[in-house]
Amino acid sequence: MLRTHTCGEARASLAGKEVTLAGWVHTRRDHGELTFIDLRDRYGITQVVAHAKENPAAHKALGKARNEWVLRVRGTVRARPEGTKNAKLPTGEIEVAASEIEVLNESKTPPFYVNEETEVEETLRWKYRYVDLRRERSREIMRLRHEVTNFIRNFFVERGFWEIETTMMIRSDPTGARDFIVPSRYYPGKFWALPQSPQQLKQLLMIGGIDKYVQIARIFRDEDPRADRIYEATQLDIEMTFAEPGDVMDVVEACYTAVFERFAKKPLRTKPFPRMTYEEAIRRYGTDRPDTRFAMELVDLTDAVRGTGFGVFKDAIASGGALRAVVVPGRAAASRKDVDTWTAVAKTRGAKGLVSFAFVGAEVRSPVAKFFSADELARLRQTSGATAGDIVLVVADEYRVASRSIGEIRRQLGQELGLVDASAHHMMWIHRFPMFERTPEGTWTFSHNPFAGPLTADDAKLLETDPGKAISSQYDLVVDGNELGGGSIRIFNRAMQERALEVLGISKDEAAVRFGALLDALEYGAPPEGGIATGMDRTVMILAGLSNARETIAFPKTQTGYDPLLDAPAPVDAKLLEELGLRVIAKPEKRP
RNA sequence: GGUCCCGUGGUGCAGCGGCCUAGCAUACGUCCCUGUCAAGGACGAGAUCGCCGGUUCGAAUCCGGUCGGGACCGCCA
Repeated sequence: MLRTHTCGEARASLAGKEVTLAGWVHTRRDHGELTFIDLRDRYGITQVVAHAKENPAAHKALGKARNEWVLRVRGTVRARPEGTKNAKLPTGEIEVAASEIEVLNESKTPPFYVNEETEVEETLRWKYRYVDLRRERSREIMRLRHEVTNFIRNFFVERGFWEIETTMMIRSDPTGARDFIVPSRYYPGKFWALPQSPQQLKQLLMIGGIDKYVQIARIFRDEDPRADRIYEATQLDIEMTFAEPGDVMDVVEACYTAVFERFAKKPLRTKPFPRMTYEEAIRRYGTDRPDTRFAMELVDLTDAVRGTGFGVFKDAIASGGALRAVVVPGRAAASRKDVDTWTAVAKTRGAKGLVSFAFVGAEVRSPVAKFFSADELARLRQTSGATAGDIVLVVADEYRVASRSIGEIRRQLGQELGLVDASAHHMMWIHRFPMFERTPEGTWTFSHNPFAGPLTADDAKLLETDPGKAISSQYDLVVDGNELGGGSIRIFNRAMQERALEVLGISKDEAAVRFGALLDALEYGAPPEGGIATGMDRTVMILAGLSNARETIAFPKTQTGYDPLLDAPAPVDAKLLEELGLRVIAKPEKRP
């Protein structure tokens, strides 16, 4: 090695020893005849000093050096003179008196500060990510991610899970997200797809008798990225043979409890994780990933105003819908604009509108107050639990639409009004999901994935008779209102799998083409098995208290998938296209 | 596909019809300086305000378009 020690390990105990350090110039303080530099590497910062009279050559070299130059420094560790120690640095007791400076490399002036925590525009950071990674904040996120990943991998390996890498080039399937595809040279016009998850492969591993599998797997989804969603994500993927839902939940809960207790900045307030049914989550919070760090639970006003003459409510109730509401404390004075904003939020979740009732003293203020009797208004107030100064927001619609709309308003207001207890993490399980949900078009879609099995034998029977009532074995892991992941016990019987796909509108013949390998495998002694996948990017993001998953990966892309560092995507050589049997018909986007 | 926000020396911000010959901090360059640690001091260089067009006597500032970035909706089994 070009060094004997790192820049983070020199201590008073090394005083008098000669050391050689290598690193980057973090800052330089030039006093004329006396020059200091802070030399930085991954491990820390060490002050290097040179005096013109004691060591003219080293002093001259330090005077010439600039930020981010790469230096190799030979010198003697010595205690700093009394009164000049720096309590802010772990190495602040000592300094290295340089005897020899070797410039390993110079650096242009960096495009942004390495030694300051200023916000810098992301595109610039990603373009110069190799400079950005030298910044303490970025480095510590990388360290956290490394440690969390390593911890989780060891956790499962120690419990008998085998880490197995699955292929990254699989068969494309129109179910789910848009695939990233890879053209094939031997089969022109045919493509592999990058996996959206190793779901079918891990099931095949279980059928193969692997018993317990774990993989920190890359997954790819070509859908518009968001703050917490990236193109190429990493998931913790596990699968266990002969497992029941509780077995998977127990081992994952043990893992995540340990991870949060070891790596989170805030205490985990929920131990053991509460297990809440999907039905209860929707009823109390209007979402299947509730943020339980604050109350303000939803209320149901359907019965309170049953029989009302007010058209909107009357029609909703008559068609089997519900009145779902939330009491916003102390916001009776909310402006028309506030209500409009809340209405817009409700509409993003499918509501057709929103009705408000503000309670000012004994008075009720509402744009629709005239449609209600005093009795009805009193019942509405009593049922909601609103007190003077509160405003009640109501959505009347099909039960789930109304619940989700109000739930989203609750979520946003919880943050805006500072109701959220941000001093702790709340982790929980949501389970007993319905196997299928109605699409707006009236057909069925699956709530987890098409391979999730029914929870009980009775639910299996419902698959044949009344699929909408069948409860799935699915369980979702939720933290602070974020979905971290989900899993299920899988269907392990061909006929049942075919039936489940049929409910989704996929015929036997079509299923045989799209899921042939899995369906065939189910006929060769497939065992009951199940597992889970959780998002590693989101896990690290939450542990680090970040609002953006791009920060957690080494080389991020922009919202349009552009990679400013590698300038990708990029055109490919015409010869390669020819070999692959491809012709480009779209004009490539021009980039500056 | 849609909605909203942003784009001003290297970086981060201010300026939002004339007072801008574009301000501040920091970085950068030269010089001074023996104990600093965000060192200090002096001097200096550096931007036609993302781009195109329009309104106006006059545009960084107003309007339209466009490009780029971000947040969100759709989408994400």
